[in-house]
Amino acid sequence: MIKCIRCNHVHAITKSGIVRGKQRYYCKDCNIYFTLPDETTVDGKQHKKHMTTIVDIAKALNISKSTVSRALHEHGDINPQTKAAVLEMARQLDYQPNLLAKSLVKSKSNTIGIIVPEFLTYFFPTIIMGAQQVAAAAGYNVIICQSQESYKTEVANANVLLANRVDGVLISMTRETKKFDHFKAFEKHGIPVVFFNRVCEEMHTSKVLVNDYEGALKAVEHLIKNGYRNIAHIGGPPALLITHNRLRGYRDALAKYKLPFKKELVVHCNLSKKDAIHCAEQLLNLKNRPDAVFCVNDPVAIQLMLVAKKRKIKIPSELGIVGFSNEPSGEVIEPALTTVQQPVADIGRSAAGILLEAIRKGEEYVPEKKSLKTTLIVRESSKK
Amino acid sequence: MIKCIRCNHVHAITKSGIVRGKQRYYCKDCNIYFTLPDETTVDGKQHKKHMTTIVDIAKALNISKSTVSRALHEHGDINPQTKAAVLEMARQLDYQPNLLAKSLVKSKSNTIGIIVPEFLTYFFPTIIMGAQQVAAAAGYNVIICQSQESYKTEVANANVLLANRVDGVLISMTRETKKFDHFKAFEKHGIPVVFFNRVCEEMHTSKVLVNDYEGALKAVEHLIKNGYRNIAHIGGPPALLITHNRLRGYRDALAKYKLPFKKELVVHCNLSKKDAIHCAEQLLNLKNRPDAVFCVNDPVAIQLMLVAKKRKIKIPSELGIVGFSNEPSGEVIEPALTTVQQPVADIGRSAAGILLEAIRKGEEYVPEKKSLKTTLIVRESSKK
DNA sequence: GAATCTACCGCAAACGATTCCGGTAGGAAT
DNA sequence: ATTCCTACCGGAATCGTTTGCGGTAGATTC
Repeated sequence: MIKCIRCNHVHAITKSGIVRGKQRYYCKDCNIYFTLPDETTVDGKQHKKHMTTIVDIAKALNISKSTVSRALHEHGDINPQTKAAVLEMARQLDYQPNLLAKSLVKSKSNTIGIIVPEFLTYFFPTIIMGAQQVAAAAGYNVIICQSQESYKTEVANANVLLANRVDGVLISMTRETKKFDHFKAFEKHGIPVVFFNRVCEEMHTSKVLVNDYEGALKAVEHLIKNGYRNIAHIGGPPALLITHNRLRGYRDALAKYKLPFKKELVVHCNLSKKDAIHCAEQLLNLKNRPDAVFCVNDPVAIQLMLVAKKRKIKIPSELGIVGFSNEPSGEVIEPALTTVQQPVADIGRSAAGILLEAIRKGEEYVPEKKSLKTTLIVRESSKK
Repeated sequence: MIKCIRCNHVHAITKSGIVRGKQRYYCKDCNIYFTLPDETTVDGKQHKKHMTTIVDIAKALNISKSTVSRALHEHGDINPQTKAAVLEMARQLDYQPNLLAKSLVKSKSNTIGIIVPEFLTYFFPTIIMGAQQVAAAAGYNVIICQSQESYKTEVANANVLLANRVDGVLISMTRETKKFDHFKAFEKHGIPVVFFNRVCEEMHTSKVLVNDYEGALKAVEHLIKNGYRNIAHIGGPPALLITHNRLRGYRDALAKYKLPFKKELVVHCNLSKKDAIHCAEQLLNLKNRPDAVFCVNDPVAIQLMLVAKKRKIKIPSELGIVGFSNEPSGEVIEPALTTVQQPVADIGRSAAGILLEAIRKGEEYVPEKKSLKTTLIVRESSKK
């Protein structure tokens, strides 16, 4: 017979529906509804590998968890002996603080997010490594997202970071990003953002980039000084700022030495291998073939070199080539590639440093724009 | 005059010490201690950019937060209209669930950790990319740690991941790791671990690696078939399993073709550029100079090639070279480097896949060992 | 027309920390 | 002998969720 869980009576019990598969009863005397507890769970020492919490420590020491928490941190209101005992017990029980809980109450996750377009070249991994180094040193974790050059995934990435309540975000945009609401969402919630490399001009946040203009200028100037006169340029996608800055450097270098700017000597490449080859062929097919090319980056320069070699064009005597970014391959190819070196890891370090600063300062932080210096590395491919 | 906060009386108040910089009072009538509230905070509309929570939605709709939570998920006990209203309001208020809170109550962080020794070559970034792809597809975040080939940082990394309550861990060990307590800590708490590439033989967990033995065998066999007879090997650090397996492949290939194994033709390299050059010189200085070298990886092979070129040794006629790992540089160097391709991204994908499976299955998961196939990529450096 | 069922909804207890403040010995000052 | 102070400790609220289960209106059944 069914007994009421309160009065233990047997009369006055009526059924009252089935809820979630279990029969429910109603006791008229107590005016209470109830279902019978599952008794069949025999024992079920499932126990779920328990991680020790401050409550465990508190119980073991017969003190309150507030005291444990105080002992575990810098806090005045704690007896040194108590503190020592807590520390010792924490060690014994192998206590690992639950950062999730801590983050929740402090509303600070000690995590920063990074959104990069890709992950394949050595460029972004190196930046991430740099950023991760300074973040780790400050006790921050890093969540990395790849937008895969897709606006939609970039938006999804931003939401993931938002949901994870990151304290700050490092972003290098997709080449197709034209709306920025997903970035502005960070600002709205007071989450600082630092752009690097592919920056968003519309947003009033900190930015870290290399001095592309100056790098390009130096590169082209170097070609001119080496006697090249009909210098072409394979640029990047028009949507990117680096494309404009490097192109500007190219133009200004020509202007500086009173060389004419010829429209047909500038082509734009979407940075894929296939398109790089296409651009290379386009230039080499010109009636008035260029005697040197400044490329927007090393992979493009290398493809150009391969195409030129296939056509038996002598490098550097008939064609000088300068790349940008100093990828490892450029060092081993023959002739070795002259290139503009960017302080890649420094970009990550700088960006992360600025971001941490912004997190620390909160409201009164003022965005800054940092421009890192480039270095021209002269190798064989540009010595006429 | 000071009034008691309870009875509002003025008499019967005595001072009772200073606590945290503020005067404390005691009311004898009420037997109560109190400090005066800070009144000076004028207004303080600091407000901290609030993120909307389910409580906000609940209030706006005048329902309980449990209902909101149910509406936001698959749950039977919810009126479709209520659900629609909640969803709409969530959209309006731009609700982003707080994953930290969710993780706390579910004791599941939806985050996996990755520990890699470094981050500079294209190898680990590519693996991470692969792992991150499948993790992201399953709604998991990734926390990446670099041990920098140091045992101590590796231990610290493990603690960070533990503290962040990751649901699972992907590990490629340091070359100096000889104790495994920090890994066993994961097991102790029921956190699954999958090793990849540099695996830990002592632990009974899943492992993903490429079939180094078979790759090496194929590589050396290829050299033999191309007419090389005095084949040397630059191996990796003895502590790594890949070193042994590749060496074993080398030996067995020789044995298969009844070629003698000569101890002096095997040297071990710690994989640094400097040591690679040193090893290369050591081999090329031998009286009985090898006519081919199978190298433990491409960077080493490339250094060897550069040293050989410097000595005007003709490749591949006088010296055949085969690398391992198919790095981009090997493709552009001249002569192009024959190498053993590993399915790098697949390592990451496989490892992450296995890990997610382990997380899903929990207790009843049985570790597996996965061996991925390699492919020999024949280029110029090995055609006598 | 009383008993039962269906379909919801809300309350409150977790999860594991931090932190404000009240409480209380025991000694020092008056 | 009161008062006051110092040095601690504990209680309870809070962070934003999830979830078990009790509560209830209205329809259905006998």
